[in-house]
Amino acid sequence: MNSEFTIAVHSLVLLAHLPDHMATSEEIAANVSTHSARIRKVMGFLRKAGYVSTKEGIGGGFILSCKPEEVTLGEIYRLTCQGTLKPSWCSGDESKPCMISSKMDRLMGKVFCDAEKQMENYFEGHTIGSMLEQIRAFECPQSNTESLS
Amino acid sequence: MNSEFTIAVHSLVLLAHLPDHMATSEEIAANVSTHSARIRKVMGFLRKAGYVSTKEGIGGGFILSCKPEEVTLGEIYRLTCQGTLKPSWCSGDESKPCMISSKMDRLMGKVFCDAEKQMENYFEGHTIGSMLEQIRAFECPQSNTESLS
DNA sequence: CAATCTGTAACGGTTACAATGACAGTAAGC
DNA sequence: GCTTACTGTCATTGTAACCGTTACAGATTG
Repeated sequence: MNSEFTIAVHSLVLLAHLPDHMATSEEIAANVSTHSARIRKVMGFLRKAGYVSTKEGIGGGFILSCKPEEVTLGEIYRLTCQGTLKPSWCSGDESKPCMISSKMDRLMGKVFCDAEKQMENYFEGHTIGSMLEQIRAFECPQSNTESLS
Repeated sequence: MNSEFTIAVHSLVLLAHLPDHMATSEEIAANVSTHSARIRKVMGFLRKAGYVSTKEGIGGGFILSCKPEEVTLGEIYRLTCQGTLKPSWCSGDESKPCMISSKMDRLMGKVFCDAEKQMENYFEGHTIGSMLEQIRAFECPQSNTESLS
């Protein structure tokens, strides 16, 4: 799996942690530990799906436009990674006369698709809000500092 | 996910379809559509785990040494891919004072681990035997030919 | 000892992914 | 209206994972 799912979740949790704060792509990138252009790309998906609002120009950035406890990780997974569980590499050869070789790829496609649905089902049980709660529940000696850096 | 899981499943289903037949890595590779050296590598894992027996030298090859209906895809997944669901890329930075940044990677690690377990749980519901049955159940006009090529 | 097979390591090409740079477009403040 | 500070997006480069392939030692048969 590529890491856009992780970046999207991290960014949303961060924004949920900073309500009413316009965070720039630079701020988010520093927090996530990646480049701001990557953040802007992922945030583009989240904007089109209505999870964040963006504002260009001075004082602009990103802000949450949804309720954290209503956004599940399943939605974010589908937005960023759906269909990527199955390897692109294909087993067998449909043109072969052998029953196994000619049908294995179709069968594995079904298996991977169903497995992915199971995983999505697990992700449905978690929300951006519950993720933030879990982070806050970790034992955190220095958690009172609200620095972004 | 890399494709060793797929190769292992395909090879085992093929061997289950050809009971009492010593299949060489060349034969299996032709059926799977890959190189024989890759087959030998994957079969090495399956041999060490006791799913197949191998024989070197003339007349050698691979043969199933388990009951197809007792081998689940979950076992094969753990053997070939366990732990690969989580991207190697890491979000955040443990050394940062920010609660979100410093704890996100640990949290995502747990999320991916649990998601993988869900997927494994799905794979547990399928066996090499049931996979073979599904292939045989496909509508197959030319399925009587038992050619390997 | 010759032929055929596994077991395993190494190398090279290709593809996917991440980091980065660049720049047009947009909005705010002066 | 000009400057500044942002987003949105594309192109390029570096890098790691993956797959195909070659090579060869070891084992077994005849």
